[in-house]
Amino acid sequence: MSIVTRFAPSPTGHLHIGGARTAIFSWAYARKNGGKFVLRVEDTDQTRSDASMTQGILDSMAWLGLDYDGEAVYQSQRFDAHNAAVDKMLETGHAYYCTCTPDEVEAMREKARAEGRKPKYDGCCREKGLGPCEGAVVRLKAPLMGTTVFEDLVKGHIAVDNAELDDMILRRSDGTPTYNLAVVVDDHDMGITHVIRGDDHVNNTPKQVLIYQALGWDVPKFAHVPMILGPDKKKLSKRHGATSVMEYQKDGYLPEALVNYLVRLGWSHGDQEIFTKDELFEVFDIVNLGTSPSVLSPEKLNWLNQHYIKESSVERLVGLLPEFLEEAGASNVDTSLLAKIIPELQARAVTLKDMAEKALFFFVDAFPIDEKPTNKLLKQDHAVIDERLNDLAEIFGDIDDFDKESLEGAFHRYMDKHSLKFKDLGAPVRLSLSGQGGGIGLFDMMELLGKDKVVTRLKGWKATLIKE
RNA sequence: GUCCCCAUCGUCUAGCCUGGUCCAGGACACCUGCCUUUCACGCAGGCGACAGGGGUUCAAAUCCCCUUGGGGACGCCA
Repeated sequence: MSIVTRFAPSPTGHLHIGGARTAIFSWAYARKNGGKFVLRVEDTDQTRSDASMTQGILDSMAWLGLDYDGEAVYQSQRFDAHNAAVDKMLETGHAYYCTCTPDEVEAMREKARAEGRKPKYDGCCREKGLGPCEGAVVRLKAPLMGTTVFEDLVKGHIAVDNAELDDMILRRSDGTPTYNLAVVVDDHDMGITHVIRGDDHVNNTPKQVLIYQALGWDVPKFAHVPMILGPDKKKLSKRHGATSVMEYQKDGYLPEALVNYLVRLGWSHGDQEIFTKDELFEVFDIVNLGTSPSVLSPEKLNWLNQHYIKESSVERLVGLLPEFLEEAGASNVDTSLLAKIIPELQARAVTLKDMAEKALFFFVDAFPIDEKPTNKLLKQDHAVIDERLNDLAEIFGDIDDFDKESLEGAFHRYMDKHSLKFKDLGAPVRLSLSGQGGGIGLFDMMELLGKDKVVTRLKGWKATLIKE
């Protein structure tokens, strides 16, 4: 049997990392088994969906590299198929018209709740034999007794008493299909064999199984992936910081780092932490999905991101970084200079944004100053610092071959002559040139900065380091 | 409230199905040391968990039950 999986986002918001993760699982599972991975946009809620959101989701998937097979299916264009299924159930007696108003149904739910039962529609119109009329909905005539069961590929055997289930609405009074109906019809028509989705759909599954049965269709296999929780162990939401794929992109994460992080969240393959796309397609399997919810760890994502930054080619980073440098305040970035800086920063930056901030002083003269090391330095006698930095400015100004060997030689001669330790001289030089307490090799930095900037910044150290 | 699900280091997890090789392995974070002109990287160590209680068994992280804790769902949303 050829496997077909799907990702079915509703365009009511950005692509969430939870959604992205189930998409990754579905994608990897299909690829690993030589099957197909298809995309269906669930845009049936006209009031909450719009085209820009759909485009955002498509963009995020493209950025992550989640390629789907064939054309995207839009659920809003499949109303005819949905309605045909409802009509079929009406004909076979598996569905009926109901004229209860929303208020009346709400009252039934209140009553059930008050009696300690699960809130649900009480089946008022079930046996009335009503025909189509203004304001009527179509409900599923669900079995009153028995149990609905399914074998979840992640959770195993799940059974729910039919008494817990509702005669759910299949078609609204305005003639549009409801979610559970549309999902079943679409998954069936699209030939989906494995429905991989979030845990929040476990409770929908028995309802959907009932629809499959009413329609006489084969039920696909289900795999419900545990949720992603915020650090407070609550369902992930905006207040947990970055939750949309787009935000991670803006924050300077590499797509392969996010994919690698997300795929390892709730899934594992022995002790392996790093997975290339090809390795995933080699080893991914649903049986290795975990059963309990997982908490997001920004630190681990950072570690992976740094790993992938180290692995990246300089050319690639040269292409990506200008955007972040400009965001940080630079303009007209010299890419040939950038190409020389990047190798020095790959092991020192966690994100592209971080790298841009660390490189900014090469491109602008008004760069930010690290408070802590600066304050420490300024506790020393300013006159002494001034004398030394001006001496060095003179000495460096006279160097014709402004390369790191010459600079290092001159620096050490001055250091020895005045019996100074490296850090005594290195710290003020570094701070006045870069505003940072650490970073790339001091002499590499000076060579890359060039004589003019080095001399100017050494002489102007007071203006840059002393505030107010 | 009702139903469904879950429970190994702070976090992600291996092990659980097919009990003994586990006084529980790996990774992130944290700490120490080494390397080093700084900061990183890298390397070597360290800290750190089977939620609790009952069973079953010669033997339980692994099987069963209860308790507790956590998550999700109960819409003419998806």
